[in-house]
Amino acid sequence: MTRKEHHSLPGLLREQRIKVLLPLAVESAFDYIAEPPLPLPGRVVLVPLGKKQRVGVVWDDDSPDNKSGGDQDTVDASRLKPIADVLSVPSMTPSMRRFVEWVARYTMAPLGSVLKMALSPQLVTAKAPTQMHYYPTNNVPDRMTDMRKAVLACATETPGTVRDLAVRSGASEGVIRGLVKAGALAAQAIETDRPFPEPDPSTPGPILNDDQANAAATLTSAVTARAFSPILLEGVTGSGKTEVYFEAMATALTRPHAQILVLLPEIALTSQWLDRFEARFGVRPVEWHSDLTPAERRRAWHEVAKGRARVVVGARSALFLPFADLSLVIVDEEHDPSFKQEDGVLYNARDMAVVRAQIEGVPVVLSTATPALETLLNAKTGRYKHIRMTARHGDAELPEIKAIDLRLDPPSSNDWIAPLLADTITETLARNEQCLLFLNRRGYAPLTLCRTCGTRLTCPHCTAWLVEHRQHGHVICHHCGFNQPTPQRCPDCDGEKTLVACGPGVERVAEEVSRRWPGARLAVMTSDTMTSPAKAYALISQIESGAIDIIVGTQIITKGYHFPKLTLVGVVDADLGLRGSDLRAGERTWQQMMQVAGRAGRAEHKGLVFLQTYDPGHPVTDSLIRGDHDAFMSREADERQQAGMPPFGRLAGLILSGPDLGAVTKAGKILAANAPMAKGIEVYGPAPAPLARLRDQHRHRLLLKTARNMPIQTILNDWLARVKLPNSVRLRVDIDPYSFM
DNA sequence: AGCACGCCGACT
DNA sequence: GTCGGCGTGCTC
Repeated sequence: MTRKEHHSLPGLLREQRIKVLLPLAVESAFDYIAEPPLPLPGRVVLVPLGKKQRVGVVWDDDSPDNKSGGDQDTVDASRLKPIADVLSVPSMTPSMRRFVEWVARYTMAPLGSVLKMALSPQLVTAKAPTQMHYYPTNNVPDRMTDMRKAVLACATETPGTVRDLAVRSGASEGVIRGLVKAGALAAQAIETDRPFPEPDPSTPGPILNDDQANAAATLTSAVTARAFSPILLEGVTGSGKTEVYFEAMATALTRPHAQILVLLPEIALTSQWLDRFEARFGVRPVEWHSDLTPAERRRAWHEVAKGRARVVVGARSALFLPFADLSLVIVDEEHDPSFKQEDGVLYNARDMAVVRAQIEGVPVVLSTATPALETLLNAKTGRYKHIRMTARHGDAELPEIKAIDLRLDPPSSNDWIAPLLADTITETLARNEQCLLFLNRRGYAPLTLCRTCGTRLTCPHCTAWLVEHRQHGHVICHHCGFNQPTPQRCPDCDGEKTLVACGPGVERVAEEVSRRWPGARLAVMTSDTMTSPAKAYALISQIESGAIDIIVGTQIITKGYHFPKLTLVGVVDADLGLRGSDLRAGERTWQQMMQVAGRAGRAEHKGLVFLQTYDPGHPVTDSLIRGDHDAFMSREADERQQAGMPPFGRLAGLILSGPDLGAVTKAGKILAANAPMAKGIEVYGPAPAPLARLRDQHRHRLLLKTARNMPIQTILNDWLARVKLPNSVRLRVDIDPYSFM
């Protein structure tokens, strides 16, 4: 006997199947039943799932170009549950749904996991703050006065709050409360999301030079055309890229309701950028980042969805905001590796921003002084329009870059600053100008070892050294966060005072600075000293005001800051980023050096940059010194092309991890044994990852490389469908990997 | 993401 | 003999 009839009486209720995608790690939408009028695709609904209710989005039928595997078997009707509610929040737009599908397919993440980035249940369900508005009930109060009449007249015209009605009618608030008590006015809760102030596009911008004016014209005409149009805006530091894209934003804003998304690298969302925006548009933009309070988040999300937030600036995750009328996307510092999300859904926000712009049919501007090789190739092949600005503001010259060969001119023992750099620092300080010492290494020393027994302090959970941070008196694992007070004795041989710090970190360089220039005012800028926007702001203001003479910092200083009095930069270890076998080591180092160099020098005084290196002949260092930037990139491109590496080929990383080394090794062998074999496909590994153990998980890696025109996701799907891995082993797929750790 | 089901250690 | 550890796998 079937129990199907139990559910529906066809013809009477006419329930129908609808698809609902839930923000969970599920591959596809679930089926529910709903009664007419059916909620349309995009509507946000509440549905029962197991014992609880969850929010989800009514999804379109799975597109016909569905994945292979044919798991089209529909869920039996008897298992379907009815939806619980249709929520009154803005629907997810068709382009947003297509975007979610596109990202899921590209990154090979579960569809629901991608939805989760676009629709957090807290955002949807959280209640807007409400205000009580009062309207007339038509109950005539027993006693009527002129004041009461005036209030009722106002309330009839437009209901309002007690205060509001009092102001408009001239009555005291007491009169209004009296009317409420008498039943002549009734209250209604009105959601009061204060709209964000509107940016004013009519304020004229600064006068643009020819380069800038041409660039701005190209951008604004793309905005006016209102069609997909990817544009690389390349301009040396100080060439005024921001002002140029502000012009495009101003044009976009002249159309009512048009919205703009600006993506910045994580830590570049600085007060300096916000100040510039405010100076131009009169108000702050809407910010979207991880340290908004829940109330701020809710307000921003809903205002974006209603189309009332006009300009949103944020890091990666702003890409998934529910814009009602997106009309322009800006990706600033497009080369920045922090656009690549390295946990959860692995995606590159810069690339996905281009995809989103394409789906929305709007222009996207990729702005940078140092374009990524992939972006340059896209420009070269004509996929992206390419604008170049070469002139620096007010005739300021680019700084001169020189190498200090540490083999010929080494610092004295226990120092890290070579004599030439030290002398130049002294001269710079004498001129009352600022110096920056750049070392991309947090803490005091990267390695601590026992000089008696040779033991190194290592993380108990990772294959990594513990880094001493004297600031806190701790040793810290930079990979898992493990930390403990700096040991006073060797943990192995128990020797006292035998532990020695090896190599420099910023703290150690800072120590040297205060020892050698005791009068100089010093600031250390790292993620450890800039733990909040307020602290960052305080440090930056000090530097801007000239209250600091020497800055020692990690890469945090390369992002979006601008210090007018800075004329000397010393890169303590220019070879640091070139060690290891990272695909982009050269490119990244080159970009980083260019960004650091860009901090130095203004109109009054040309900047000077010293690169301390043991290998001045290295192509990266050499091209920096010779100022031959195009040559470096074309050489890099040639090498990548020879090797079939991105952007001339595709890569996917496969990371196996698990607590049992044997199982992880075995999983690697299984994968390798089943690896795809065809022309244009290469598989490397398995091999232990450079970080062979992380948080007690053993990790092995494989790398799949295919020709550029091959569908790497399909190849991976076929491959992974052939294998059954030990179930204690987790496999993560990283399309277009940036990190090879 | 929850939440249940399920198979191995110290307890009333 | 049970209570409970969190590993595996559904949830329409």
